[in-house]
Amino acid sequence: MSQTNIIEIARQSYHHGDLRQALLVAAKSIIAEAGIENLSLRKLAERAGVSRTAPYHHFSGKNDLLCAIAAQGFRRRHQSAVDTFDDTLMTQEQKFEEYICGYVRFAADNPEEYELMFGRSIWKQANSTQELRDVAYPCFQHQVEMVRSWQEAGLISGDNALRTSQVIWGTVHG
Amino acid sequence: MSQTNIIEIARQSYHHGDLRQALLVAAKSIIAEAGIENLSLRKLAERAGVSRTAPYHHFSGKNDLLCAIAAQGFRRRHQSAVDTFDDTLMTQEQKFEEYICGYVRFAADNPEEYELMFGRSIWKQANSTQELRDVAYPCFQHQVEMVRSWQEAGLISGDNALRTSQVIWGTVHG
DNA sequence: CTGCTATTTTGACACTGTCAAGATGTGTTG
DNA sequence: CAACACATCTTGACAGTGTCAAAATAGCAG
Repeated sequence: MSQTNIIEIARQSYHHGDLRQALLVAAKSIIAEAGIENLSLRKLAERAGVSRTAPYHHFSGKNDLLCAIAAQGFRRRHQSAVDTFDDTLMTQEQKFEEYICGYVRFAADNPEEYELMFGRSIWKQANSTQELRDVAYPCFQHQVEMVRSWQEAGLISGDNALRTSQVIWGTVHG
Repeated sequence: MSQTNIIEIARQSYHHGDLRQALLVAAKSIIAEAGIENLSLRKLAERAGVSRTAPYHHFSGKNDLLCAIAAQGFRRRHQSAVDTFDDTLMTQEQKFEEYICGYVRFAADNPEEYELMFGRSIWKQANSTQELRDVAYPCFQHQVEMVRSWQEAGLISGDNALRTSQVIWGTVHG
């Protein structure tokens, strides 16, 4: 049983080891296979090898779980953007291309996770977790910075960096 | 009871009159109030004054219902676009502005219905009904036509109408 | 070892979508 | 007008869902 493997590997310190992480991994796997709307906490718990309500001691609810997954995605995305931005070996143009391509690649490779991050479900109402907002906001903030830098390099036109960022944002998502 | 009113008004020919239409109206009302994810067939049936499974004789399932609502939205949107396009009193520029504004206005006034029409839930997999596709496709087709016409009028740049349509589409949705 | 706390499980509840079978009204045919 | 066929609606049922409360368990501090 592959489930048992996961448990065994992680079972080192506490009851399960790090259930929270295991749940996030399993959840992303389910999402990638079956889509967001086919992710249920019960099937997730089953796959992680724990009982139905175990996840509730690591996430306050389903929404919280989804927010955590999205936050992880934003962190990864942000890290990758920062890396290429700070790369001293690339030209501004290469960075720009890499940034856009990275975005598209991510969306193409993980369509479901992508939809989760930018879909309405997580963001509407009071659904968004504080953590998610704390992670996602700098992500966009950093993009604005990069756009401004590209504008100064004359790579793209426009004088309002924020506005341009929004347009790029919208265009990429469309 | 307002429910009773609806029933009475519609109860003319058959058991309910035109339940299908009543359901669509009630569903849109619920969606506008509480969002798509808070629409349940049961609450919908209750609001329409019928039993839980009555809708199943007019829609094959929840997905079918959502598709029907979206199709209605596309029809309305398409009609409105055709009207302004065929209006002989407007300049091309006015038509363009009216088209874009109409879009934005619609999205701002009915955010939930808008999300339903352009969200993933209806379109992914084999979820989309034949009817929905038959309605939505001409809707986009017509937009391409209009874009081509605007390009010929020199109102917007670009030579590939379809490609430009897609960009506008994406930008508006972003 | 004893007790405390973090973690997990069992049981339960309300809610959902959907199907099968029965009841009821409506139009048509003899 | 009566009887039938059919569309329509209701009742009952089932599997799944998210979530809470209470009980059980495992790990660690004393």
